[in-house]
Amino acid sequence: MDGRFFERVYGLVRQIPSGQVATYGQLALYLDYPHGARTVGWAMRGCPADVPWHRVINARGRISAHGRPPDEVVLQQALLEAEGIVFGPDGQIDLRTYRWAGPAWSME
DNA sequence: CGAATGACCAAGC
DNA sequence: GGCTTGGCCATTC
Repeated sequence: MDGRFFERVYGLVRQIPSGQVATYGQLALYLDYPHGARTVGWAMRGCPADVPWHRVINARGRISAHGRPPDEVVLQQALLEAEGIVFGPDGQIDLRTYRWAGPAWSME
């Protein structure tokens, strides 16, 4: 795959520090794609082993379990919990607290 | 080039 | 509060 954007997405995801998470739409914005959230999510479909894909969640602070084996979803949650992220009763994360601020050039 | 897909997002019911 | 619809973008067939 010669996915150019994919690699950019992967590179950005790799920059996500431990204990923090980012949404697809957020990553898309950082990549200069305000509406390319789907493309980001699609890029994750190839989830390379060197990419902390578990730190990427949807805008609702929940793990994306769209037609995927529950094992992967459970694993993702376990990895996030291992990084200090606490899930709510509905398996939801408090984005206000764990939301990645983005790269250095991106400020709030 | 046209149609289909995909781990999304926001709005509507 | 959960399901459905439309839209957006890039990649693949």
